[in-house]
Amino acid sequence: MPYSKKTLDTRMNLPEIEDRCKSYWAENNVYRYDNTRSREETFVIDTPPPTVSGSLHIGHIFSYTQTDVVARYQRMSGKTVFYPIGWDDNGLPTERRVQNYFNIACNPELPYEAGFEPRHIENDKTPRQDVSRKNFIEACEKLTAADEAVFENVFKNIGHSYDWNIKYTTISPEAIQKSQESFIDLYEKGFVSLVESPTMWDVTFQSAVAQAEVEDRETAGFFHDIHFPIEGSDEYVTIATTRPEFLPACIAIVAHPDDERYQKFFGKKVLVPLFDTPVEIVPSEHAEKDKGTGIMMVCTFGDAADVAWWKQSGLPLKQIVGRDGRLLNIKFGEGAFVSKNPDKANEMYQQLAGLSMKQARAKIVELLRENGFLAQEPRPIVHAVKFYEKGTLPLEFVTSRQWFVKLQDKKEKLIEMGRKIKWKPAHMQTRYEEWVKGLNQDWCISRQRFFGVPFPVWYALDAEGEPDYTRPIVAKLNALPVDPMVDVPEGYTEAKRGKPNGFVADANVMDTWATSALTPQIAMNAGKTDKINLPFDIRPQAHDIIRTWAFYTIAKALMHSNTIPWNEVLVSGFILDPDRKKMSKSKGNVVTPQHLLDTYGADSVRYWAASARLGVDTAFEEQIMAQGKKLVNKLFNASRFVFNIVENSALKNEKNYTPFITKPLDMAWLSKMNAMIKQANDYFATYDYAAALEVIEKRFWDFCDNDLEIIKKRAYDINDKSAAATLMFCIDTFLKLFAPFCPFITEEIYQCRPWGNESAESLHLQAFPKAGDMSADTRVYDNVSFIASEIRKAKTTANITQRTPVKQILIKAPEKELQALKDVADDIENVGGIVPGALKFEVGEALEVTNIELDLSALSEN
RNA sequence: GGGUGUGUAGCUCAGUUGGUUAGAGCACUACGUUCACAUCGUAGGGGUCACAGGUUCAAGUCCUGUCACACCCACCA
Repeated sequence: MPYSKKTLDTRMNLPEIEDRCKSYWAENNVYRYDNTRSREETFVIDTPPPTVSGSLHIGHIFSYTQTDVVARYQRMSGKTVFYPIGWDDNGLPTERRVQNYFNIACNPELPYEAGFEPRHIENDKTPRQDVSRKNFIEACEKLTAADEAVFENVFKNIGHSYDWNIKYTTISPEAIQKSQESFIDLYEKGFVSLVESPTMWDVTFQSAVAQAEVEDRETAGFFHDIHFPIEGSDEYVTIATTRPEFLPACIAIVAHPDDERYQKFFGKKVLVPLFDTPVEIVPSEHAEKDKGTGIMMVCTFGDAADVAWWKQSGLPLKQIVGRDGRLLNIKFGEGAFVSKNPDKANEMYQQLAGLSMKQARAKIVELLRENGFLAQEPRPIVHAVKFYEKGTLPLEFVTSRQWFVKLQDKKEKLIEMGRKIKWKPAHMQTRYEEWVKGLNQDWCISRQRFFGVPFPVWYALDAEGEPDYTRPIVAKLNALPVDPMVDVPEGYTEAKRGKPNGFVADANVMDTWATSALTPQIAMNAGKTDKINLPFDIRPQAHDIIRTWAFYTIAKALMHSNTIPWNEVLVSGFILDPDRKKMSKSKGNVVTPQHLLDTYGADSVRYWAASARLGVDTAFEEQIMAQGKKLVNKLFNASRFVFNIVENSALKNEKNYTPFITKPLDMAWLSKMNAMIKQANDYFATYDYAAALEVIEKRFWDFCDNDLEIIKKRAYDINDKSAAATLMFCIDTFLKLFAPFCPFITEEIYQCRPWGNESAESLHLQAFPKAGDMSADTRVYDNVSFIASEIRKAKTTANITQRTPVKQILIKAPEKELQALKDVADDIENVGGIVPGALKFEVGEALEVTNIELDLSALSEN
């Protein structure tokens, strides 16, 4: 399909141009990856799949466009580009959006309701409607499909050159399969295991909660100062705590090793008030001398620090909080709940069992007061407490069975892999390395959620109907993808589901990163290629997810195939608010990407994105898009001007114009271009597209402001083939140089050029200009530019129009440069408006323009 | 508290390995512009390169310290 336009309009109509380009590129598959070419001839990108949970942010446009510029450069430099696009649509963000959008909530207990149509509900004052798991998943699929169509449209409007045939979503059957394969591989290698472990738990929603959904809230509470008697002595220590209801779960008392007040107690035991549990006083850096009373209790689990401490202590777990947020009915004298006086302890605890945490706290304070353990009445404080962002009650730590990937034993390897990868900017590698060094937890990949990749796992039930968690039944590779809630493990029938001696599904889904960490593998699968393997060439991403996306992808590549996932990571910066804070959602929504595209045009928005360097956070500056629009306009007008000249030139039908560039000034001009082309390529080689744009743009404005003025009159002479050929070369070259940045306007102009325009090929498949071996002396060019600027300056200083003729002028120059200037006297006369015979030359020490006399009478005649 | 950056003109940012008089765009001022382009052109004003020391013939650039800001992490008895 040829381009639908052959000549430029007199006025530029950007929306029309963009529409023409979009359909032309799509019809001709311009950006299609060619899977017949070798890996060496392919540039492979691991595109970040944006989270589909609402609208695209201008930050997306910013960083994704930077990658597109790189991709377009590589394509024009002769490579086929493997440039996939994906949507990250599984996981919590999607569930949350669906809950709010349709005002529904998933209740796995409910049966499926066929024909249920979720509807968008504007205000969510009404209570949420509970729907079955399957209905909920269908609602997720419905909304993500709609959101993805919107995203796709914006990305096409901005001219990103993805191969839309290589499109994937992280909830697709193919992605689920890859993700489950990954799980099974890690399971078979012994890297993943089922561990009973405390996790943050929302008692209202009855679900584990991910770190990302947690927020701190300043909450009013009380400090309780409690006497803990030392076993076998009259002494006691006073402990300040905000959570006295955790006394029954106390496992240790800690103080700082250097704290002289408590050193004498280390190794001794206290008896926990009310429950008479002997608990050791141990030194620990975890305690701080000047906080509270300097000595604290560790319980399972009052907060995250308790969890960390418990894990390294090896002490038994005392779980007292149930999943409903009420105190469990435990018995002292049994298991971990040791007591010197079990009967008394049980009498006390009986008054607490079944109460909510808040009720239990009030009750235990009462008991402590009655029994004389309160050192003083509770003191009110305000402190930060962790909440689930949608929850109303504080998060509790509840132990549950979760799948963990062992990473802590692979730190060295992970660091080594990080060093094999080139990070741009380089300091991002330090960030990665510091993160790996500080790693103190394994990776919990299971979530008690619904819209995600299910674990391909079932558990056998014993005669009592209790699951055997020690020997999970893992799906066979050839059966993937599986949904264990629907599919049946080998050797069982559906009738045995949930029955004694039958089986039960693992109801968890995977953390979304467990799937995103496989984007290279998922993309390769979507691209149906056997030419590509890890490592890819580049991974573009932002710096906030080095510790997640980059890290997990490196970890998975290491565990699966002992390789790095990509050779280089290109880290983009953030768009900041004018107050230099990370741009907030409210701001981002006011300035939507589509609004900017409509206001400035895609090329101008791209210009803005490409002006920023990698890894540098930039304040949002709309002015730069206006600047981009000027450039686009200038490209259009300068091209139109040159096309007019060429139309009237004897060169019009010459396909190869370069041999006609013969005049010294034109040769020098070309040499200037050549130097710039070399610079631009050098910058691109290190992904410094912004610096490349800068040198190209600078030369282009010089071309318009000076060069065109110098050559103007001469170019109107149809016999001056050198002038016309030079202009053809320059326009042709600039279009290709600007093509990665401004693909729309350059394509339109290129397709409408009056020479060599028979083929229907896109500009974006032409060769990016490479520096030739041209090395003409550019001094004559510089000298003429200088003379032109001196004459302009003289006229400006005299406050008269640039059209004023010069009736006398003397140019002095060193002897060896003088002849070259005499050779181009016509050009000098043309650009300066010098009347015939007025231009004089003289040998001088340096180039100098003197004795300028302007013909003011010419002006007054008007 | 740990880590990583940033601090250059009114604003947004360049400034490569130290090397003339520190740059660009926008904004501002003046002048100009029928002949590709007012989405234009020419010229101009504007900087103690956060601060303090140091190395050097020479520091925006290298070293040390201080301050301010941002991001990530940890802490919050």
